[in-house]
Amino acid sequence: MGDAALRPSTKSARHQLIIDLVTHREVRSQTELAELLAHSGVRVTQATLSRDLVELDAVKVRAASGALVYAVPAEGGDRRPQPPAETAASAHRVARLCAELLVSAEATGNLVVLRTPPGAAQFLASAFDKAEFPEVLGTIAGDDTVLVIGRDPRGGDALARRFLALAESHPPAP
Amino acid sequence: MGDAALRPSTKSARHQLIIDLVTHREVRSQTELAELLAHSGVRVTQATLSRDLVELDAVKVRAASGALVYAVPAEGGDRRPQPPAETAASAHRVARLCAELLVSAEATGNLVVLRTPPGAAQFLASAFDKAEFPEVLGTIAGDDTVLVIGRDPRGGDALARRFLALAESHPPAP
DNA sequence: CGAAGGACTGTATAGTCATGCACATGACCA
DNA sequence: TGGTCATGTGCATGACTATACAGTCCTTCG
Repeated sequence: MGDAALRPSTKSARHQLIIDLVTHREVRSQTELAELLAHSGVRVTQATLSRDLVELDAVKVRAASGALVYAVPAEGGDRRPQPPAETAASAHRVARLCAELLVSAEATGNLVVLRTPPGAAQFLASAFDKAEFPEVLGTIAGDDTVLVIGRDPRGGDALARRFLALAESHPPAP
Repeated sequence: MGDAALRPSTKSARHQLIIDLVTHREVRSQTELAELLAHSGVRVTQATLSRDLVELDAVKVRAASGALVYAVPAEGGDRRPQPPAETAASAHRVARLCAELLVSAEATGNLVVLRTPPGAAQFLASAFDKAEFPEVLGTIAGDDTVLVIGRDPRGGDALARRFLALAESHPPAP
């Protein structure tokens, strides 16, 4: 199919062709783009394409394959949020859960604020409750934050350090 | 200055830190990212970051300078990836949301309890998180209640007043 | 136990991209 | 005419990214 339209050898014609190419195919590199252009009778080097893509405000987005491919600001990649849902684990493995879900720990007074990946706070807090630490009065969880209320008015700092130690005592695993 | 929270050396924690960094700064390369992480006490190689960024679905978008910088797609929502955002915008957003959703604010010690219409607490808390008030350690939301934990052990009252002022600074949204 | 399997990471390297430099062309002007 | 810019390009190379491979450290299972 000889579908190659006649094109002037101008920069803007080349730009338009680049836009066509990246919106219809998954172009992963400038070298690949140069080959596609050559196939349309436009011969330029990778260096020129590097400059062209800057002028076109081109970006690299994730294709379905996971590879970074070029796109121009009319196009977009596919969105795909991935909540870190977890399978069940036995209650006595809080340490392993910490390793997986504990992002940071900070304390004030008798309180410890734990950060987790989005959506994981309830899960982590539930594990804490089941573990029944004697020095913990209770926990409250939001979306990515767990509040641990300590029994000792000044024990927050120690608790925070202990939780971090728990996380580090085990490597993260499913 | 020294606002770095204690972090375990886990992959999840590193991922969260990466997200923080790329959303606040213009990170142009994985090497640069490695240096920023090292500054936070996290030491990994470029190769590991390459893998991390794939898992995070990170993309490279044009910053104002024209350079390609890293960005991660917003969690849950399907917004298009954006260059590092300005927090002024999110502060404005918080004010507008407060006007719409904040029913009452009460404080004890460093804690502030906000009441919202049923079901709105998570939403409001999420906005607070994005606004990143430096004097706020974190937020926890239930169904119609948001708990804001302040950094200053006695700053709860001031925070509560500030939130109420925010709500009144904006008329109820259209 | 010990073997098998999986998750995670560093090393080394191949693949990819950005850019300093040089050169060519054309517009403009004294 | 000749000089000076501005623009556009290729070449060469340094900077950056992805990946094959191997090693470590767990967990699981016979």
